[in-house]
Amino acid sequence: MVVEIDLSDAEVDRIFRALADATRRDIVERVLTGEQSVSALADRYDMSFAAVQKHVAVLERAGLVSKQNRGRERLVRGNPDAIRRVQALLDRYEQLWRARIDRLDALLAQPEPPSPPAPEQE
Amino acid sequence: MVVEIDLSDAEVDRIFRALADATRRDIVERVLTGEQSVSALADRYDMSFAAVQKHVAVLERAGLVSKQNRGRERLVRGNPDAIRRVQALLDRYEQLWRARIDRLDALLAQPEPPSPPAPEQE
DNA sequence: TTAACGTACAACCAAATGGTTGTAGAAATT
DNA sequence: AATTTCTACAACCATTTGGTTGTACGTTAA
Repeated sequence: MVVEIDLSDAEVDRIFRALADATRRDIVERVLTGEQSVSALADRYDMSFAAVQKHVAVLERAGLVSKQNRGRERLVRGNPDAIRRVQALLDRYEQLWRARIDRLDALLAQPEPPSPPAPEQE
Repeated sequence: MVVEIDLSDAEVDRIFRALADATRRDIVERVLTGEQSVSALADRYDMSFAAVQKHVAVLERAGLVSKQNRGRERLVRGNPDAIRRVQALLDRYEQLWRARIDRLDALLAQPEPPSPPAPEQE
């Protein structure tokens, strides 16, 4: 599956920063499994409702979750597309790494360095 | 390829936090492509040497890069294994999402809810 | 030997983060 | 109508973050 990556630095900053907190990662897991109200989420953690509310806001600003109004509740649900975009970013790092390995392999396979000094140790 | 994930919350925190900065992500890209000294990296960015040094330290604490001494230089190189571990973490989120979809599909495919709730989904 | 280079680290600072409590309003319940 | 529930948001606080400058020390070059 190909995922378009068109994210600004600031957006990527927000996504990674949002994931850099265990409570927020747990919230993401929960709401990917099924949408939940903010207070239902808050019951799960040993902190104030307002604190959980802030965590949800961080996730929302990062695009990792979205909220939907139902009566007086705000149902929080996960956004799997955002997850896929982060995966695509990390895939890029893997590709860079593999490209490097490929280049080193090519150097080893071709033992004919041009006249200027042969730098065969990296 | 299967990657073992055995990371504490604090470790995952450090990894995501380390990636939540554009300069640090750029450093990771560069050193995955080829190892570089700290001062060679510092030349690339519009900030002090000490600032880049701190960024490298953050990446090192997260296990995303490592340093090797060569004379007076410290060569920074990327750790592709750490990248794979983060990918494995995100794969888990995807799996949760897919499991949810599967459950919803199962509910729709079976329009006969028996009176005492059938616990066939764990 | 002296000078320049690469690094480490401390001290400092402004801004952001992650928590709290308190107040207020809209929706549901009694 | 009165009360409870769910949410929003402001104000505050301690700690962390991301930058700076300055000093010191080992290594390389002149």
